[in-house]
Amino acid sequence: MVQKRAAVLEVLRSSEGHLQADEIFRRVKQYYPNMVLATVYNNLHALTNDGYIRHIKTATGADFYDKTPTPHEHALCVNCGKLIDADLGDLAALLHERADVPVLSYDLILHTVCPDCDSGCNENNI
Amino acid sequence: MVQKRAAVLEVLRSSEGHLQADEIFRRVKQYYPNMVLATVYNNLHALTNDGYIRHIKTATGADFYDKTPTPHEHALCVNCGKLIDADLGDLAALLHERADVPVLSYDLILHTVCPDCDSGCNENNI
DNA sequence: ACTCTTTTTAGAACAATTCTAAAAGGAGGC
DNA sequence: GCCTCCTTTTAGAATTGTTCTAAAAAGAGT
Repeated sequence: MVQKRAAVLEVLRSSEGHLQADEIFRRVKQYYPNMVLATVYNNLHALTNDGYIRHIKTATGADFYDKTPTPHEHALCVNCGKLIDADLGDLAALLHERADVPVLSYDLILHTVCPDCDSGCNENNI
Repeated sequence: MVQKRAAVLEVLRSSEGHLQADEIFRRVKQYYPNMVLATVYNNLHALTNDGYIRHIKTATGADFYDKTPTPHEHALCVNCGKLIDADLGDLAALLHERADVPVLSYDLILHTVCPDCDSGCNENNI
């Protein structure tokens, strides 16, 4: 494992777990100031391919990277834009079972109000 | 309802049901050659707001518009890129029930091989 | 040291969508 | 028939996150 790839992985692992490429870039840049965004993308793709992390595409075009590669669902906070984990049990099995088409995989993003925003919801008039 | 808006809706209604903006543009342009893509987007937004159609965002950035506004799920064919309807029963209820976060709404796209591609799958070495 | 492959860089390119400001169109009142 | 107001349309630029390209740099193995 190459230095900068390791740095990208380390930044992600030491984070809350769901970062966007530009945020990872910002953080890795503190250790490697001459780092470039393309390198972050290169390494994120490589790490995703190798199964170290997971790439979560959202419909808004702002993709997230997840330090936890094992399958689980996600929810996007409509207030703060943060991506959090969501527990839906073994949804994959259920989708396979119920769907009237073969399910190779799926993209699911719930829209929610995260606990942080919910507790402070008066501030933002939700 | 204004002429061009009606034309956009009519093109969508007379289609298989899941078109992308540029395809709608191409089709409407046959009747209104001076039509512009921005107008298609304007009208698609208006029609979506008014509940005539549904806007389906995909993670690939290629959004679809659905002539059927009532809730149902979708599957994207990994071979031909077509979006088809998928029946999963009342998934919304299930997600609300199972999720450990409040579910305001959700984006779900299954990945599948559509019947057309499945029947001709040898041609494309799937 | 030499070669081969991988990684990194810099910056351009991309693609779908959105924005902006101006022009055109249409409806209703007078 | 004209005026005013509001909506729709146009043209084209801007946006945004991501991907591509070609060249430079770095590493590994011999």
